[in-house]
Amino acid sequence: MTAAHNIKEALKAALAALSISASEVPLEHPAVLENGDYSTSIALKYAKELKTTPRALAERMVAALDAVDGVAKVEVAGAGFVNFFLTNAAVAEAIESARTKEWGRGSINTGKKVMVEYTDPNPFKEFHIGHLMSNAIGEATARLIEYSGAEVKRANYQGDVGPHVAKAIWGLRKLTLDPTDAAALGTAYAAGASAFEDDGSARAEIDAINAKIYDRSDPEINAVYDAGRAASLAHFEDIYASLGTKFDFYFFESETAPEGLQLVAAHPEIFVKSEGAVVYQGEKAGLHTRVFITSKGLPTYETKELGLARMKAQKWPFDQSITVTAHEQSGYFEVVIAAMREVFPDLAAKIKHISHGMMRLSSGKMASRRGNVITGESLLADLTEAAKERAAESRADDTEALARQIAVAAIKYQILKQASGRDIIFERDRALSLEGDSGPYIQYTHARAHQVVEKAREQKVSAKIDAAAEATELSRLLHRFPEAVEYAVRELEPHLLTNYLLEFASAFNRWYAKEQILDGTPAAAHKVALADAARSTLKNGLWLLGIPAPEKM
RNA sequence: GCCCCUGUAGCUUAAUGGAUAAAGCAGCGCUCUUCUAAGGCGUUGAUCUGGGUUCGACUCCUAGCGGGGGCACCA
Repeated sequence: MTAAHNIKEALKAALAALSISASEVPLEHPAVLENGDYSTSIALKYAKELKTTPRALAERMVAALDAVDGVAKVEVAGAGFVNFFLTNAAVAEAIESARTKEWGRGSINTGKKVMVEYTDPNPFKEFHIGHLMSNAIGEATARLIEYSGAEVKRANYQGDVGPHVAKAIWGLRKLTLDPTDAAALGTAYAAGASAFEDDGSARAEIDAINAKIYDRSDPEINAVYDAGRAASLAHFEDIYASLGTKFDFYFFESETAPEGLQLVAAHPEIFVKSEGAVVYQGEKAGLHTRVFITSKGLPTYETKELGLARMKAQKWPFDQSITVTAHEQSGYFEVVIAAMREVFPDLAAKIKHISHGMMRLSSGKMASRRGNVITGESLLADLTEAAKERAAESRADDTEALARQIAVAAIKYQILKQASGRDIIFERDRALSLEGDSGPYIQYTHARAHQVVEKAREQKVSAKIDAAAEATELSRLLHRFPEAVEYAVRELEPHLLTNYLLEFASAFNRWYAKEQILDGTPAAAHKVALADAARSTLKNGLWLLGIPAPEKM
């Protein structure tokens, strides 16, 4: 059993001995290691009730506490905290685990089946930095859940029908652009979108195209559509590959639309006629009304979402289906989930929406029809370019590949280091930074650890853990890794892991600067083991964030 | 107007109701004949405002003020 578990049990017993009935024993990591490896503030909570001071209660608790396996010292500190310090052997055990097991893997989701849907770009439109954000958060979320024992399937839902497609096709025809050229599609969409807003006859033409996309009655439009769709999807596939995402399932709005229409038609008591459209009256759930079928008889995104939910469940029966999108869709999702609760309550209970902030420019919101969109690939290309210079001076065998890995790390880290509820103000210079609190910093730390372990191997210095070796800042932080992973999983907040990883990397670099690992003494064996454990921690941590971990930089 | 998110150092962000609010960038000063200086060390600097709850509030409640998003045929 883990030290944390032992401490909790011992505390519960001590509290019972003092006849305090605490339903929960809070145990936390003190912010500074001087205050121990674990700490509880429970004495502060119950002192008043027992008409004593927190410190006095804490002293009594410590006196009533049995010896805990893995704990070397218990002390009362500050206002009445009880602090626990791990034994050197317990910390050494973590070093051992880090080197031999799937370090950090948990079991809180064992046996669960979870589908995670993310990225969700729209064919015929750009893959912009917002999609990059959804991808980074979704991929990290999927990996975290997977690492906690669940079976995870990655899903991508792409809008291959709808007004945006009609606008792009209208633009392709007007400007006689090549539909097989992915870059031309963005231009075509921008032209169609602005014409739709400014020009009445263009709007009518686009509406007509939209209807034909759904019913596929016009061979010429079908040809343009099929070519453009294929080009778009192939283009996206390259981006997923460079980001390290591999989807298990692809869903398309062209498939979810008929499915959704069927569901809406089958429930006239839930979806009612209003002003020529078919709507769901969200007011009964404290929300707002949303249109499911337009007055032209076409399904909206809402209807498609309904169809999607059923299709997902048919494709792969899951315990939970998580959809990752930007905040702007939160209100929409609440209404759709409220409707689902009426249509299929059992399934609705398994659907979860996670929203994240928006990727914003300092100049305001991005909009593809205004043309101030930063595409995902242009950003990655810029970052790769910026990383090339450093990569060229590195020890990497393939500097081009390294530059790309660094670029992915830089952008993903920037997204994953902050709480997901907040907007990210995108600033080019900061995204291009390869130093300090950045993805490449963690990668560099990992590469250093990897190389020193390699060198030890070459010099035939074998790793050997000295259970009596004094626990250090680095080894004590290392011990926390599995808990940091679990915390991030419970909260479904990758940035909690990012924070930990930064702190850990920083501790490693401090240690590395101060301590010569291969110093020719018998102490080297333990230090090599610690370096190897750090390497494994950084490697697994980066993997969980979806960031590549090159071995040489 | 209503609903959701959000306000921390000059800038970008952390902080599980808990101990001295933590980093990076920018600035200044050190540090490579030692396993990678994309590193390390030092230094200046912050909780939007008013009430409240609590032994204890950046965190919870409340009233303001500022920013973002959403609210019927877009996704």
